[in-house]
Order: sequence, then structure tokens, then C-alpha cells
Amino acid sequence: MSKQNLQPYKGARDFYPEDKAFQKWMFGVWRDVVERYGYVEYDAPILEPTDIYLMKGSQEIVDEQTYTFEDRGGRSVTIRTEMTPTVSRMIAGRRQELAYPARWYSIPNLWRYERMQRGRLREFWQLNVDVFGLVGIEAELEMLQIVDDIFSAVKAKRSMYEIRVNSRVLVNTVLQQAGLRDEECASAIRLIDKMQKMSAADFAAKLDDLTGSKEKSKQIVEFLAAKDVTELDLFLTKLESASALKELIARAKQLGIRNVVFAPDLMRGFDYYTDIVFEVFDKNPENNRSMFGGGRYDGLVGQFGAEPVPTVGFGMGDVTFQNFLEVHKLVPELKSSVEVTVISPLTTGQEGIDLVAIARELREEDVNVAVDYTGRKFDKQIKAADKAGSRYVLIAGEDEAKSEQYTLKDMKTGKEEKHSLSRIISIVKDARKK
RNA sequence: GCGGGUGUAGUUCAACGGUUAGAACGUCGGGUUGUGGUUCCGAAGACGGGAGUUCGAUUCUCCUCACUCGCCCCA
Repeated sequence: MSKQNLQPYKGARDFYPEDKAFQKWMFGVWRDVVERYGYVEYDAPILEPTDIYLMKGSQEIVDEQTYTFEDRGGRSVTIRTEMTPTVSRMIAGRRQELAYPARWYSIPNLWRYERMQRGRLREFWQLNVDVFGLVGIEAELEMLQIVDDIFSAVKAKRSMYEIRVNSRVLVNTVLQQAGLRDEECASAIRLIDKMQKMSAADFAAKLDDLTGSKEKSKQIVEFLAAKDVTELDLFLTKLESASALKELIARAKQLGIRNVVFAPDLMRGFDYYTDIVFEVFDKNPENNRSMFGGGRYDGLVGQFGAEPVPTVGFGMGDVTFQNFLEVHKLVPELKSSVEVTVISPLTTGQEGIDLVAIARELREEDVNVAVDYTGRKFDKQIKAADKAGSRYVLIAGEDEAKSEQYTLKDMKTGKEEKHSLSRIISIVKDARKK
């Protein structure tokens, strides 16, 4: 038996009960918040025809970063790497019968074949929130509100993270204004996306290479230096995209979301986003990184041959979010779902005791009950119940069997009292509310 | 795909070119027969794999594998 046989597949995790408890808690927070905004849950198969990921024209991503294989019927299938194409497909399929705006969410597990590093595994879960059918910035604002509420639900302070926003339309306008052709714009967007990772001089040199003129570069650099939408020059300020962005930021701040900032260098990769994009950054020095983001992608549903449906959405991954919670010490202590463990020095049948019957009576009242059954020494039984996280221990021995008054030990306080089973049921239920 | 780091018990770590490779936590058992989270005693349990140098390698070298951090990429 070698060591590695005990490990889960590379980049994927086993969820031991304590891990699963954390996951359930985190998903619960996500669900509670988005459902409060009227979002409804959907899901889809974990496998998609490979074609769906080729629509963006990126053969390279499919070849290098997906789990793709041929099924027995010769069809090329890919394990889902993101939910956006899938949800767009689903919306396109029922576009005429849906009630708009349609607010949908999902928490799919996704697989990407990559080299791991902090915050990045091969299998992860991702909260996907999308609203279909809204053209105004209210949709974007709603996303920012949801993000803000999720962080507040886990007791994170706004000073711990930052929401950066930008507009792809605005960036494109700036690039075109600087006289760049379409393919040069695409290269410039890639370059700007990497700006934070290189020195200012390096960036300037590469930008000059691209534009072929210091004058053109200057316009772009000036735009990138803006800290606020109001700092943009007069021409840009008059653009619709600029005023939409300005309004979004202002309205977010009115709602108290003060950690929203304009980030002219924010690009969100090189994908289907069409207008406003946003990204959430952790401000903790130990984890100073982009956590997740989203934006408007009005064109994707239309790619399925349907009329385009305006869409805004975001996806947040479980791994990065967990890193955030850990770094900021926001992971709560989670209770076990075991409420009562029945322990006894006797086994069923001895001295008229019936452990099964006791447990059943409690279960009929929806109390979660585990029974030890081993009949081993008391300290072992109590220790095991404690380790399992049981809130109470119910001691059923000879005395109790005779009197039908059972000893209930509160594992938190260590106190114990004798009660009838019906009284025990109400005590346990009362404890849930705390 | 590229580069760095690390591989010793279940976990976190130690030591050493040479007798039985240590500890802590955890696990299991016990401290007289019905009380855990505090304490006392005891036990089980490890050098990732291969090759080389050497009288002798867990230690040095190389290869390999695994894990990990970063680059690329990031939907």
C-alpha cells in the first residue's frame, strides 16, 4: 500500500464531514443571499458537447485546459469548465417562454485541467448568478449589491476587499480614438490586462511598439491613469459608456458600497464580455489577488441562433472564497448535525433496555439521534460522542430503564439532568434556536 | 509547457555518513467495575521509489515520482 493511494485525484478534494459541513455552510450563505434577490436555482449535466466551448473560437483552451474525451458513440464531450455557455444554451432553448427579467443561479462543480497554485484546483465549485433581459445598469448594480451582501453575510468588512469596475465599450472607444485598428485593439487589451505584472517602463515600451506612435500611446496611458470617471477628458466624459459607468459607481456608493472603484486597466481576460466588467480583489497582503468577477455579455445567448438576450452575471469560486475567509479569519465554527447520542453500558435487550426504541421515539420528533450500541466503557462512549460533535448525550442504563427518566448530558456545559423522553425532545429542540 | 522549494509516524516537526531514527499532537489500552473536553502511566506507528559514491546512505550525487509555490493561462 503506497501513500498516494489514499489521496484524491490531483487537484480534486475529498470532503470529509468537517469539510462538507463548511461547504454546506458556504453554499447556504450563497443561496440565502441570491434567493433574497429573487434568483432561482438551475443545473445541467456535467458533460457538454465540446462544440459549446469552441464557439468562442478557442481551440487552444479546449486542447490544453479541459477534460475532453470521446464517448462510446464517437462524440467529443467535455466536462464543464464554466457555466456561462451552458446557461446561455438553456436560456436560448426557452427564450420565448421565459419570464424576463430571468434571474437564475447555480452552484456547479467545474473541471479545468490546469497546473495548480494557491486558490486554483482542478475541480472547484462556482456560484453563478445571471440576470437575463435587462439592458440598464440596474442589472450591474444588482450584481454589486449581491456581492456586497454575500461578503456582509460572512461578516467581512468592506475594507477587506475592493470591487473594481470598468467598461469594455469605454476602453474600445479610447483605443479606437487613439487610431488603433481592430486587431491592434485586441492586442492592446491583452497588454493592458497584464499591465500590473510589468514595470511602467516595460509597459510603455510595449505599448509604443503596438501603437507605433508616442502620441497614440499617450492618450491610452492617460486613460489608464484615471482614478475616477470624472478625471477622464471632456470627450470621454460625454460618452454614454462613461456616464453609465459613472452612474453605476455613484449609485453603488449611495447604497453604502463604498469599496467600488474605477479601474481602467481591468479587462477580465479576453472573452465574451461586451460592456461593464467588474472584479473583486482581496486587499489582504497575504492574499492580494483577484478573487472573482463578472460583467455584461449581451452576445452569448445570440450565438445559439436565438435573438440576443442582454445578460449580466458573475461567477465566484469556492476555493478563492475559502482562502479569503481563512486569511481574514472569518471561518465560523460549525456544529455537527448530530444532536443526541444514546449511550449505555448495556446492549439492547439487557435489563429491559431498548436503545432502538428510545432513538426511534426521538427521531419521530425530528431529533437527530445516533446510538452507540457497543456497550463499552462509559468514558469511551462519551469521548466518541464528543468527538463526533454530538450536542447531547442520553444515558440509558439500568436505573433509567426502570424509571423511564433518562439522564441527558449537555456536552457544552457538562451538566446533566434526568428527564422523560418527551421533556428531552423539547430541550433539544430549544437548543437549536441558540 | 517553464522555474523554485519540500519529501522522516495519521499530522506538525527534529536528529544523524555508523548500535534500538526522537518529540509533540492524534490514535489505541490502562489508572478497579456509570461520565468526555484537564491530568498520570503504557502501547502501536515513519526515512516516497530507483541507481550511484562509500566498508557502511535516512543523511552526499543523479534519476524518477509525489506534494507545494510561482510563471504561462485564467472562461
